[in-house]
Amino acid sequence: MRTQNYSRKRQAIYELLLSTKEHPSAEWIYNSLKSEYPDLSLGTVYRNLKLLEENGTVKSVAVVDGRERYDALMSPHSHFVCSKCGRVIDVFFQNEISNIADNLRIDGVKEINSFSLIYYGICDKCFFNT
Amino acid sequence: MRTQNYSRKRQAIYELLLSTKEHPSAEWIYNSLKSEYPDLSLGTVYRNLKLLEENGTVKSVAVVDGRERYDALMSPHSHFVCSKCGRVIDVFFQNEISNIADNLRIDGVKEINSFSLIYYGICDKCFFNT
DNA sequence: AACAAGAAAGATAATAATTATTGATTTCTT
DNA sequence: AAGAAATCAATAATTATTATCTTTCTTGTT
Repeated sequence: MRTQNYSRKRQAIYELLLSTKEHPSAEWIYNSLKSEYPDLSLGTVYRNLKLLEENGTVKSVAVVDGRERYDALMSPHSHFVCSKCGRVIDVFFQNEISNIADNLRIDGVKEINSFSLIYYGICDKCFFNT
Repeated sequence: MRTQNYSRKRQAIYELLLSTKEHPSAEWIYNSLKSEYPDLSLGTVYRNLKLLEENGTVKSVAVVDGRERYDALMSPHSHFVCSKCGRVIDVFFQNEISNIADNLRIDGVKEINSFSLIYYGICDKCFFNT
């Protein structure tokens, strides 16, 4: 039985994810932690994000411009993605959809375990910065 | 002023997409058409999928295992993705969610133009093939 | 039917995000 | 403190997708 050892870098990655609403990409995390952990490598960020995701500690909530975006907020919620700047914003309105999903019967589908709802549009900042 | 010329390959790609419920990837399309069009190249498939998507003729409906999956069925609907085999299945139940999206106000969001709802779970085939 | 201009094609090289590998270092267990 | 196990950084490898470049089609016009 393999346990997971403690890792200072992993904790830093997780705490950064917890503390921000940026829904950052691996590279954003890497750049943000680089000053405090100069010997951090991008591979470590990728590896630990994957680990944390498998753990169920964090979630990949969207792929924006080909980059996976992560969130440590695990309470069920959706996301808005700005089509211009790629910003990801939390949307705390999902109960209705959860109810729908729970009662949904789809031909060819045995069970629904989760769903991902992403709204697309224009955020305030992009709208006023034309 | 640039017009779009007729292209036999592009038509074949589009018709294949129209005729199938596979929600295929670029490579699937490439392999499917290879026998009828031996000189087809993968780049052409990618190029035309992008063109058709910009046209509004087809849509990318999901990314499964890192591969973009396309659909020529443009009526508003959602999709189910099997977490085991990656199969993509149409879900024709979206009116309620559309209504919700239309009346949603999100802090920091100016306008919502579209949304993508993807259900995840296990399909019939994978469930019975354990 | 031939022609010319622009679009599309195939082939190949190039990108870019992510994953795997490896040898050195850190953390855990005892 | 010592051996075992996990992590780390650096680097190489993968993989999906995009760009480039030359040739081949399409199409409107003589």
